[in-house]
Amino acid sequence: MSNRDPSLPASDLIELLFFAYRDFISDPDTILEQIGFGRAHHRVLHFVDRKPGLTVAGLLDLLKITKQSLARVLKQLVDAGYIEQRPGPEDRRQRELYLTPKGHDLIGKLREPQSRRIMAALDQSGCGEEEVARFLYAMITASAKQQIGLLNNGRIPDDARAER
Amino acid sequence: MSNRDPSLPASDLIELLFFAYRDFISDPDTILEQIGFGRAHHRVLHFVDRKPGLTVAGLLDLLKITKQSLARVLKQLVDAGYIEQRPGPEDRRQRELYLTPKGHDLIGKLREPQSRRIMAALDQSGCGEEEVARFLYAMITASAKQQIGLLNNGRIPDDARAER
DNA sequence: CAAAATATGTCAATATAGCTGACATAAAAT
DNA sequence: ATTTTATGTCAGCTATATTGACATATTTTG
Repeated sequence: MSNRDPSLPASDLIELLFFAYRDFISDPDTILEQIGFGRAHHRVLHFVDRKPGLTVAGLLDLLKITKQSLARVLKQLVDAGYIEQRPGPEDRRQRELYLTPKGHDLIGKLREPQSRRIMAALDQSGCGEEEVARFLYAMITASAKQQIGLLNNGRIPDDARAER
Repeated sequence: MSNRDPSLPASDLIELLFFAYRDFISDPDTILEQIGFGRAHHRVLHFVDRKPGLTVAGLLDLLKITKQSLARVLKQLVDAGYIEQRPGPEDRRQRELYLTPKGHDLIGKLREPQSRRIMAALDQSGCGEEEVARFLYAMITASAKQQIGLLNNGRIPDDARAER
C-alpha cells in the first residue's frame, strides 16, 4: 500500500520532520514578529536562559554562526532590555549574558505554544517524553551532543546513555 | 536534578528538536552547496518526487512561499535539467512538474544521508518508525495534515488515526 | 615588562531566501 | 466578450547569514 521506495526507508519521517519542524517553529514567530524580532533573537534568548552567564564565545559556539551575525541580534536584545551583559568575574574581557525579568518573560511566552504543541503531540501519539527525547538525541551529531551535555551540566537528556 | 521549569514541560524536547533538525538538515546542505543549490531547491525536488505532475500552484501551497520566491529556484532547476515542465493535459495553463532522471538521481543522493541518520537514530534509541511517525504527525498543524494526506493519496502516515 | 594572544565589538560589502506590489500572457470559465 | 485563473516576471525590500579588516581591552607568555 505504501508508495515509498523500500531502498530508502524513513522517507516518510524525512517529510514529517519537515512539516513538524516548520509548524513547531511557526508558533513563536507570530509573537516575535509583533516586537520586530526574528528567530535569531529567539535562539539567543533560549540559550541564555538555559545557561545564565553564557559568554559571547559560548553562544557563538552553540549557534554556530559568526560573531558579526550575532552582534546585531545581541545588540538589539541588550538595547531593548531583554538581556544584560556583565563583565566576567575571572576574565573581564568576557561578557557574561543574563536574561532580565523582561527577557524571562519573553522566553516564557515564546516557549508556551511550543510546549503546548509538544504536550498535545505526546498525548495524541501516545509516545512518552523520554522516548521521543531518546530518538531526537540520537539524531544529533556527536559534537553537538557535547554542547547539550554542557547545557545540562553533564546530565545527558533522559536515558540516551542506554544506547546498548 | 533537572534545571527545567516544571511549569513548562517539554523544554528539553524544544531544545532537542532544534539541534536534531539543524543536524538533520545539514546533511544534504553539503551536497547542495557543491552544485550551487540551497534548501529551497531540495524542498522542490522532494515534493515533485513525492507527487509527480504536481502543479506550480500545488507546490506553492505545500511550501507556503510566494510565487516570486519559487520562480527563481524552479527556473534554476528547470534550466539545469533536474525538473521538466509539461502543460497540464486538462488545463493547458498549468505546468505539471516532473523530475528528470538527473533530478531523481539528485534527490536520491540528498535523501541518503538523512535516511541513514534516521535509521541510526531509530536503532540507537530503540524507537519504532511508526511510533516516531505518530509523534511527528501529531506535531503538525491540521491544515498541513491534509496536504500530507494528498501526498499519500489519502493514506495517513502509519496509524495516526488511532488518536483515540 | 614587552609582546603576543584572546574576547569582544564594529565597519563594510556580499549572498540567499524570503517578502510585497505591479503588471503581462495564455487559457479557461462565465 | 469579459472575467477569472495559472503562471511568469520585473523591481525593490528585509532578515539573516557570510567574509575580511581593524579597534580595544585584557590576559597570557616569553
